[in-house]
Amino acid sequence: MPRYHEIAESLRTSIAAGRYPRGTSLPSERELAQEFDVAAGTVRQALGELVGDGVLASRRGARRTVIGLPKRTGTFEEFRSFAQWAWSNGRTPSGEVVCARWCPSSPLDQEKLRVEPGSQVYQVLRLRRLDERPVMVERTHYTATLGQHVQHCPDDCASVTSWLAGEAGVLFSRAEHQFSACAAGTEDARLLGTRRGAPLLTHRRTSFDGKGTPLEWSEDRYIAGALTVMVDNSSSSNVLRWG
Amino acid sequence: MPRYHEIAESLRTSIAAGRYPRGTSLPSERELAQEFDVAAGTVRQALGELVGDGVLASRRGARRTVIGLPKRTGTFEEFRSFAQWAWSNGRTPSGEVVCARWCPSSPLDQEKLRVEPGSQVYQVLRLRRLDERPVMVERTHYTATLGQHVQHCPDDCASVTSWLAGEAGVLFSRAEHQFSACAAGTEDARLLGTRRGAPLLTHRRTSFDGKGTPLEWSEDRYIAGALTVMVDNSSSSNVLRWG
DNA sequence: AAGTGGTCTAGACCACGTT
DNA sequence: ACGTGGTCTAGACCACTTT
Repeated sequence: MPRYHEIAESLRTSIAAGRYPRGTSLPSERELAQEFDVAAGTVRQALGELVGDGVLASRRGARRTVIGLPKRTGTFEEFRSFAQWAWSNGRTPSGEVVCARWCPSSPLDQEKLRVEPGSQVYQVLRLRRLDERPVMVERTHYTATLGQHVQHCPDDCASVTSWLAGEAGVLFSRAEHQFSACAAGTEDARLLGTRRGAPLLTHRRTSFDGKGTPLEWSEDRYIAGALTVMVDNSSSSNVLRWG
Repeated sequence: MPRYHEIAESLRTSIAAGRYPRGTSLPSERELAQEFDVAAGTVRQALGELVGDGVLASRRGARRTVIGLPKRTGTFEEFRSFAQWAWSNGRTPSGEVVCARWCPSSPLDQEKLRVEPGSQVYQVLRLRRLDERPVMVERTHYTATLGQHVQHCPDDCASVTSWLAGEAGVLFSRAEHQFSACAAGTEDARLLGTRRGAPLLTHRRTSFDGKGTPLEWSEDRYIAGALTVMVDNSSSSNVLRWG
């Protein structure tokens, strides 16, 4: 564990303990460097981490200001995978495949997955539950390569992500997300147990591997209130959480 | 403009021009330092900026990989202010105050704005339009100090943010956002011209000054499709845009 | 005027990937 | 074995805030 991270953690603890209350100033870089017995650059890197997490604000010429108690920031996988999000919130995810099939790629598939016209994609419609209650309908389109693996995934698999990692060594490293609202269609309403036209939060998602190649894209529709997307935003940081 | 930012911009341009195609590797830090005639640390800072913006991926031991074409990432103010978002998207924002009044602070106000029980807050209900079309209902609660200024703001003011900056020198520096979905209430439906129960995207927002003091909080309700929140997320970066 | 963070330099050693 | 990025050091000068 790098020294600068230890220092950042130590400062987080001090802030949580009330040594540096919200709104007050931290000691200067030079003072902290003495206190921790490291070079100024190392303290600087620690402070950079805290600024990036939205814990501190930084203005040239003035000491750094304490913004607030450190909040738990979600990991990349918690933000991408329904099951990992649920587990990390102390809920029990489950799911079932409603429908799965191979189709010729649509123009939208070709754009999102960067595949050739005429290639096949594997479409899966899943109903997702939290503690047995239906909360989300997921329509995912996989590239042919990934579909080969996914089609052998058990229908009641709670986490396709974990299954893919274990079975095929597939690791996601980046994702693009879009959030909007829509009205429940007939199929959505039937699966989720809402009336047709009920408000849903839509989550469109494209996931990529380490080299930036798209592996899947999906449209998820959540019952209103089941998912809240949270962003802490300043000119120097964007912290994401969801609950 | 710092040198490291110039270097980052230059690399962005090179990537856009196809000199470093998506999926390929960038030259090493040392090579780039020679090319730009700066110290390695300066190149490092430039590359850090690009990694933070999701343009590059970085793994120890391997050269940095080009993830994708540089995307325009929204500024903090574009993300916080309806008018600035609209303008930066080439749209014309307008707005009108439907109702404004002083009220005793509710428990929710006291929590969000960190004010004492018994203090007053200034509530404003606005209808917001894009190119004359109603798209959003905004219910904002201002602290007493800020309310003193806002109550003199013209009713048809397009950007309260700009007005506050010019008139009272108020600058926002951080904001917390929450997104979810809800059904249009009677008042929402009347103002937005939708049916009651129509799906809306809700945006709850609390804005802070440079010292972390809350200045206002708001609940904005958008017609479905009028606003899309976009997040590009990996373990090393969270890029936000909205359209 | 003094202090602070922002930028930049010029080195060093190490863990890890690539070959 | 070698090259690469990650970490760390020890300085320097400047723009800006605070007093």
